[in-house]
Amino acid sequence: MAEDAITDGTTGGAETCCTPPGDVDSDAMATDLQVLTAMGNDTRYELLRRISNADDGVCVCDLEAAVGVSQSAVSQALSRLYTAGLVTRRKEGSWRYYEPTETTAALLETLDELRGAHE
Amino acid sequence: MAEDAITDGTTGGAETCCTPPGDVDSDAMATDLQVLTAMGNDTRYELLRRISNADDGVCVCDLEAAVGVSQSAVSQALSRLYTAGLVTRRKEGSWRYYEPTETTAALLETLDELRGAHE
DNA sequence: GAAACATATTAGTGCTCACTTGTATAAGCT
DNA sequence: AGCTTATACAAGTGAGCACTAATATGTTTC
Repeated sequence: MAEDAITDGTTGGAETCCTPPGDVDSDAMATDLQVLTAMGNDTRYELLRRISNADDGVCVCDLEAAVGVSQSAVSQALSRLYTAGLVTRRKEGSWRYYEPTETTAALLETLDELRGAHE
Repeated sequence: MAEDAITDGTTGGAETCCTPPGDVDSDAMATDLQVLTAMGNDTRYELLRRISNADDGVCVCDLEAAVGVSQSAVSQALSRLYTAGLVTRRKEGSWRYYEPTETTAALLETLDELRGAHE
């Protein structure tokens, strides 16, 4: 069922209003959606911003106080960000430090540019 | 292009495990979240991709068949994308043509680059 | 080993959201 | 005028999600 639009496109006489669009790469879609849905949430977005603003990696204990949800919620949010490839985490003693990945940096920068330079 | 980087009002004598992060610009956060949540959905993402792939603007009638949800759902999705500033729409006769905005183009391009860049 | 701290995991729950169905508006066609 | 097509809007509903609370795991210090 890869090829479509063969059935009645030419002979049926049904005039289409515009060019039918091509398919979407489903692998890319899955990857992008994981990133977008991970970022597209108040708590996780703010965590990402705070992690990105700090130069040296942020631990959960600080983030917890900042975003106003429970420790458990912060942990879950960070876990999700990690799974989506938006943060790295390193363990140091009993603390865990989170740092932004290139994906996070690039997307936040793009968003910043778009906000700053609207036409 | 230095960021605002509001200094937090932490009155600290307490020892923390790392540097406390600064605050997040809530205006920027609201704007970015509207964009991210609008893109972060299967149907809307695919609509955006299809709209972006077409050179000349796409009308709802074609999109409807492509994404596999009802006409009403497509209309609602496009409305949301429009509200979020991700597409423009122009009316031509009884059809409506949607085209990507700069925001959409920039974000999809960033996502493409990120996917292609790492191993 | 026990207690205190730091983070993760599990279970349960209210709320949001994306969909479907039905209806409304508006433009072409006969 | 009616009929058909193209899109939008409104109401209702099921599923997923983000939270809290409780518990578990791991680390440091006594």
